[in-house]
Amino acid sequence: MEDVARLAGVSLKSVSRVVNREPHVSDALRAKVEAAITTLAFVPDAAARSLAGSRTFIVGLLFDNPSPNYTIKIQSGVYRACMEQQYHLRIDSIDSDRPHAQVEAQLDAIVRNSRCDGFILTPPLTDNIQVLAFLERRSIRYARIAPNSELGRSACVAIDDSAAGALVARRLWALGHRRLGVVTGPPLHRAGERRRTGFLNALKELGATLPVAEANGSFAFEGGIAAGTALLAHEPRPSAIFATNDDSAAGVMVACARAGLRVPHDISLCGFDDSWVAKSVWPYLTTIYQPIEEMGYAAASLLLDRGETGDRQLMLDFHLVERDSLAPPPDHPA
Amino acid sequence: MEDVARLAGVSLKSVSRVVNREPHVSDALRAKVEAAITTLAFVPDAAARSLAGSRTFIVGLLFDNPSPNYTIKIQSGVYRACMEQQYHLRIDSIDSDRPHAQVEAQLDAIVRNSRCDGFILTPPLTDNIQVLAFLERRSIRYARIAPNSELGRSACVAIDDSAAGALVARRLWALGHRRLGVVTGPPLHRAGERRRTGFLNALKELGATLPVAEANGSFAFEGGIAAGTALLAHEPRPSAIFATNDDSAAGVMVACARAGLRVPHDISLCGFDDSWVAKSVWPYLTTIYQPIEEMGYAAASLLLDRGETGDRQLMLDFHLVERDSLAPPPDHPA
DNA sequence: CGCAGTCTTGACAGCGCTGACTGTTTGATT
DNA sequence: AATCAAACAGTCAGCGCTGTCAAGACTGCG
Repeated sequence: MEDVARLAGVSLKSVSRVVNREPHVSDALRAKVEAAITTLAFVPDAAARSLAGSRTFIVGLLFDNPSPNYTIKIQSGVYRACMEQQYHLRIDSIDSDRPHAQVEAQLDAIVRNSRCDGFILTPPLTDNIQVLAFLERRSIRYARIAPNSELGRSACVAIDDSAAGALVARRLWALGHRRLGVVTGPPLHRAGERRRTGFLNALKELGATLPVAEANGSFAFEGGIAAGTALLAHEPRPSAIFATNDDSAAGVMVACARAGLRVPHDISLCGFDDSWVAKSVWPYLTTIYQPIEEMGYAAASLLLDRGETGDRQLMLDFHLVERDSLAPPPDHPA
Repeated sequence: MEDVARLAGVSLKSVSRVVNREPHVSDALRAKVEAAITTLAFVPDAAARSLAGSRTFIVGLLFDNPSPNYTIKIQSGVYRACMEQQYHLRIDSIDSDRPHAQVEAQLDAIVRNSRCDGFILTPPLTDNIQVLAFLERRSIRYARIAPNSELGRSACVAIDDSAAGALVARRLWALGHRRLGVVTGPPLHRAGERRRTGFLNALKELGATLPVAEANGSFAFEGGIAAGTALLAHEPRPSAIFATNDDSAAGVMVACARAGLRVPHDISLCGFDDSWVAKSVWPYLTTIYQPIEEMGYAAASLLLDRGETGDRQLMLDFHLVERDSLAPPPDHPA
């Protein structure tokens, strides 16, 4: 930095101001400094910056998610935002199934260790009240991805899971399906819960009379197999199943294959996420696309936005990706 | 740290020595300091440590991998090792398909920015000579995962891909398969190349006469569909296909389904990696298990091992995971 | 024209540690 | 008992920045 200051003929502090985009810097000075920075290919030292200043230039991504596909997409979005803002990314995984004291201890260790400027929470951490309270007690900024409740409590990014569930319901209904099944996610995963209730409520509005069969798939492939098997044994057997994430939908597909049922001829299946799995099964899975990578990006941007125009909420778009796993029910051809 | 020193009644430097496990510290002093550290829940400040010292306590994970499953497993292994050694993990992705000048520019930015103590390279970066040369020029430590050549050049972790390929060949041969096909990976992915040659050579030794059909699957699901389709059109049609990674094997499975061929009744299929996909297809994929998470862990451990007993090579075990995608050929029942 | 207020720049201490060095004790050896 | 090396403990500068404060250069206004 000294070299830059010398070359530009200004003080160290002025270089610092330019680097940090502080106000009250004349255009002439800024230009000089920026030129010097470019010719010397100067990169500020992160360690010194965080030691001297109040920021650490690190954002932490906290996750506790069973799905690697989801995780990696979020991660890449967050990473992209961090790079743009010259921040670094630290990743930690939390096992929030344990008693809260343990979770808090782990959180405490992470916070003390990494001194992140802020954290990004992914589901199901997003709705863990105790985690939120912990962070707030320490007045640590955080942004949440896909929260279910208290949207105003922090910056957060989400899609309208309930509306998406309803969309699936309407589509299935329009195809003629009347006997429906749902594969739910982990009980603590509130976004999954919203998908389910959105689906159920829409069905009710549509005038559905038969009760909807439900089984827990834990958002995992193996769980999906079990849930699918259970649903197929249900009387009357559903003619269409909505799995609230793709991983479990893939499991349901296996259950169907085992039961000798062809998708979509004998049974229709709709997933959620449009993750990589949706196109690694045959037939390709019709599913709800949610912009996961974008959500990561948006969450990090919100977190890092120094503008601080109050904590903001972002609703991102979703849509139904029609592929090959939906058809009219066999007993009710279109 | 000052508080710790005061409480223990020693100098700052002594605390530093204990924290860094430096030699020449008496047991009594160490005990006192450790007690003080515990009661005060002292955590050294990473920024100050790296500013003052020569280490940054950060290891960088560089990847350029099409497979999220692979990536996330490596990452979690590396992460585990880092935690154990009180290191932090930084992740960067590199697009090594671009001209080398660009790759080098990106690398340079990463190196300058993060000042990592060392890097872990995953395939195909592992065998990118120019990347290795770059790192060496800067005398930056690195460890490689699954390198194909110059094993002695750095610390590295691998499995014997060639032997694994041979294992698949022998298994398929033993089942009675004589018309074989291979789905290859990206040409630059040398580990994939070894799997292929190991497979081919073993077949030759076994006395195979028919040429083996080959098609490139780019280690991706879509690529696997294309490669599978090509292979199935081949005359004579293979009775067994070896896909050199699971993602492309899943693609081949789709190609089979489209062609109306049942796995394993009509055609056998073997994957490689035992990734998450292997159990998200139906039937479950028989595949080679490679300890990916372990490889990440081992690579990081090697990198961080201050013991410096010379650069070391680690060969990890692999084995065939028999699931449901292998059977004797239809025209040659067991 | 003078004065308060604002914008722009610089001087300097110090963030929390470690590396290099100095001093002091211990134990082994002659 | 004298000598010396090895083991142990401490002092202090300074890593590369940023926050604080203050000074100088303007501006507008009565």
